[in-house]
Amino acid sequence: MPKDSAETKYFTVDCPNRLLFAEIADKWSMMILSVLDTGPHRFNGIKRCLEGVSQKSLTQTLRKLERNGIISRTVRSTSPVAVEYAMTPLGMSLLGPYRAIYTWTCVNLSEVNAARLEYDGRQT
Amino acid sequence: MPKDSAETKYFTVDCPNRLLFAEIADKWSMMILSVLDTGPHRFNGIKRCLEGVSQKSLTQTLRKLERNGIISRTVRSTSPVAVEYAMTPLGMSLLGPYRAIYTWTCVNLSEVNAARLEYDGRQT
DNA sequence: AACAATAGTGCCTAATTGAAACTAAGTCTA
DNA sequence: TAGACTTAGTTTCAATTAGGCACTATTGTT
Repeated sequence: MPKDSAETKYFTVDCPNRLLFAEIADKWSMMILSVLDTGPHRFNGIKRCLEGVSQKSLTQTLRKLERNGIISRTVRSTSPVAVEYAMTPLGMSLLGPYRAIYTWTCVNLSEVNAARLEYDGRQT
Repeated sequence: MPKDSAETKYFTVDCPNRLLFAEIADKWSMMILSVLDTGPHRFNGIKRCLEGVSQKSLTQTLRKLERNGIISRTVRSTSPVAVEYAMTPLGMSLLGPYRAIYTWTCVNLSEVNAARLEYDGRQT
C-alpha cells in the first residue's frame, strides 16, 4: 500500500508544455532569438554572432524554430543565394518572457557567483 | 579584408550570461523549480513528480541548483535520513521569469501546433 | 582558371544522458 | 534474527546526442 497515493505527478513524459519547453528553452534557440531580435539575419551572419556553433547545430536549431513558427526562412534568388531568417509575430511574443530570464541572469549573476564560492568552500 | 569588420559577436563562449543561462534553463531545472514552488520536497518526492528522471540526473541537477544558490539542501537526522530541498529567496526570484515562459507555452501551444502542421505539410 | 562566399549535408568521434544495478544505514515484519 | 523495505544517493555501462571536419554545389571575383 503506498503511503501517499494522492501524490500528484506534475510532469508526465508526454506533457505538451514540457515538450514545447524543451524545444524553445535550449542553449542555441535563445541565443538565435536574441540575435534576430536586432533584425533579420542570414545563415552565416547568425553563425558569426554565435561563437562556437557548428553549421550542423545551427541548421538543426533554425529548422526547429522554423517548424514551431517562431522564425521565418526566406530564400532570395540573388547572386549567391541568400537565405534570410527573421522573427515571426509568434517569435516576437516569446521575446518578452525570454528577456525576463536574460535580465534575471544579469541582475543576479553576482549573487549566483557568491553562492558558488560559498558552496565550493564547503566541499573542502 | 572582411566585408563587415564591425559585425558584433553577441555571444562569446565565455559570456557569463550564456553560461548561467545554460545552468538554469535546462529541461530538469525548470521542472524541479516548479515542483519546489509548491513547497519543500524530499529527494524521492521530487522524483515521483518528474516522470522519467533517473536518480543520477536528479542528483546532478539538484547539486547544480544548490551550487548556484537557487535551492537549499537540508539533511534531517530522522529514522531513514531525510533530505529536504527547498527554494531559496534567489530561487524564488527566478520563478517570475520562469512562469512567463511557462505561461507562454500554455497560451501559444495551439499556434505552435498549427505552425508545425503547416511546416510538415510543406515538406511533402 | 583558381579562389572566396553563399547555405547547407554527411560521416565519425567525443561528450552527455539515462537505465539498471549496487551501496549503506536504519526500520519493520514474521 | 533473517529478510525485505525505506531512505538518498553512487557506479557502471550502453545509447543517444552534439560537435568537428570535410565535402557539395552554385555564383562572383581576380
